[in-house]
Amino acid sequence: MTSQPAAAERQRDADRTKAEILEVARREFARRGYAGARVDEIADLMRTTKRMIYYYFGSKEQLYIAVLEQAYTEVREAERLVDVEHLAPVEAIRTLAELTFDHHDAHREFIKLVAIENIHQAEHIRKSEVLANLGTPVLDLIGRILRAGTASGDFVTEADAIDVHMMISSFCFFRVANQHTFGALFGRDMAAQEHRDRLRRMVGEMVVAYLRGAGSPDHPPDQGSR
Amino acid sequence: MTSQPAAAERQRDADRTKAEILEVARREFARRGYAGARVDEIADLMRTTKRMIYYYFGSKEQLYIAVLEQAYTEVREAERLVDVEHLAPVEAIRTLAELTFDHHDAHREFIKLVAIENIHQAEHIRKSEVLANLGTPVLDLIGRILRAGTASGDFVTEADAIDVHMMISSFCFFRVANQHTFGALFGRDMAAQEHRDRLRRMVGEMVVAYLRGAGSPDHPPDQGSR
DNA sequence: CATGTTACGAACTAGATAGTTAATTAATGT
DNA sequence: ACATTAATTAACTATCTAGTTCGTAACATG
Repeated sequence: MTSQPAAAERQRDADRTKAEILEVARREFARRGYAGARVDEIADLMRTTKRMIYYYFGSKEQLYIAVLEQAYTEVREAERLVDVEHLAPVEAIRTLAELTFDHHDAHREFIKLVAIENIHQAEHIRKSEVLANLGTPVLDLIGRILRAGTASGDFVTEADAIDVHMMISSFCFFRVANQHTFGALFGRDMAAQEHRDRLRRMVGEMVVAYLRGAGSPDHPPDQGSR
Repeated sequence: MTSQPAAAERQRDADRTKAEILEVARREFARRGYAGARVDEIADLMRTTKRMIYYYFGSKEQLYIAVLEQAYTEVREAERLVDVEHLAPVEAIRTLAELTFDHHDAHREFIKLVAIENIHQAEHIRKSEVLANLGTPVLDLIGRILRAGTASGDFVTEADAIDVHMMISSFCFFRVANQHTFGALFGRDMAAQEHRDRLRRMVGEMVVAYLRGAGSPDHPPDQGSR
């Protein structure tokens, strides 16, 4: 079909045009939300015309879904590179938490898209078949770490993989997604460099502490001195 | 000005109309986002006409800001009722976490508005003078609990009040705000009753565990057996 | 009860916005 | 060289949407 091995200087290049539309559209959707983004605006930010958007994607909604699909798959591929299996349970989960942190830090546009998609009750994600079972790999990993940690005695709290994933994600997500209202209300920019490292350590310590079971009433700390 | 002590059956009632507009507008903005909400739609959902929206609020944006102001202040007033001061540090912070959880659980429309506002980089909140220093009371409370806990030896981790607040909020916020994408990806509805109680306990234990310092590398658990 | 003011409704408008039509030019295969 | 298909452009349209105009009826006040 359209498969010349990248003859870089062609005047007409379906793949390139398509990619450029996706890129600009992603930026615009992330900036303004689904309803707030303008098809005309997206077109004006490229050398292509609006017609091409409809030529390749059919409608604003389908374009938006394509953007979501691309963003999600990109992000999951990045996650796959992580190897924490060789680490001891405590270090494994701490590292995973910190990597998740980095990940959220590095893909802010993606975070915004997720937030936007939640406002729309994930109706577009549900329309996409590509994005159905994209969550499982992380859960498998966490599951293995949890079992290893319980077996070694490092983890005391009986935890569910999904819950732990949620705990880590929530912290990382919130810091990026809610930086603006949080900043406006509490006068602190969580996303700023000066807080980054401390908060990064914090996620790791949080999960580890939780799994070690220091939170439950029947496991008081060892050096208690009341 | 317009101050009859609620003569319930008046045909014209500025306060009532204004209140109704705000109520419907809040629902619509929370549902569809700022750009997605339609002034006409808001009008059609009431017995009042669109004209009244402009009569009382001037513009779509000012209406939206009014909605935000109302939602935020309502929510902060609810928070003020909480009394955890008489509790011991560990129970105080755990209770605060669980109350924050309940609070998020009970005000989902508000959560959505916050999420929406973050997509717009909090530009509307910043335009409002009402919403400037609304965050402080919670921070004071957490600060006191932290100091008490450190003094009593219950808390080992040196933590900042804002960080702790963020940690609690992120968990509670995420569960509600991201329920849809999370559900779509991991097949679990975090907001459902069946997970509610477990996750509620989880926030409490998480904060307590973190503050007890079980997460840092130099504080291994007491019954360690590797 | 006359008069001014406040609250309200119906219909209108200018500009924006998603989506289209139809003609045109570049690449490709034969 | 030529016909076919894929990629692209420019101009157009129907509809939607925030915001307005203007008239009117209820209420308060002297």
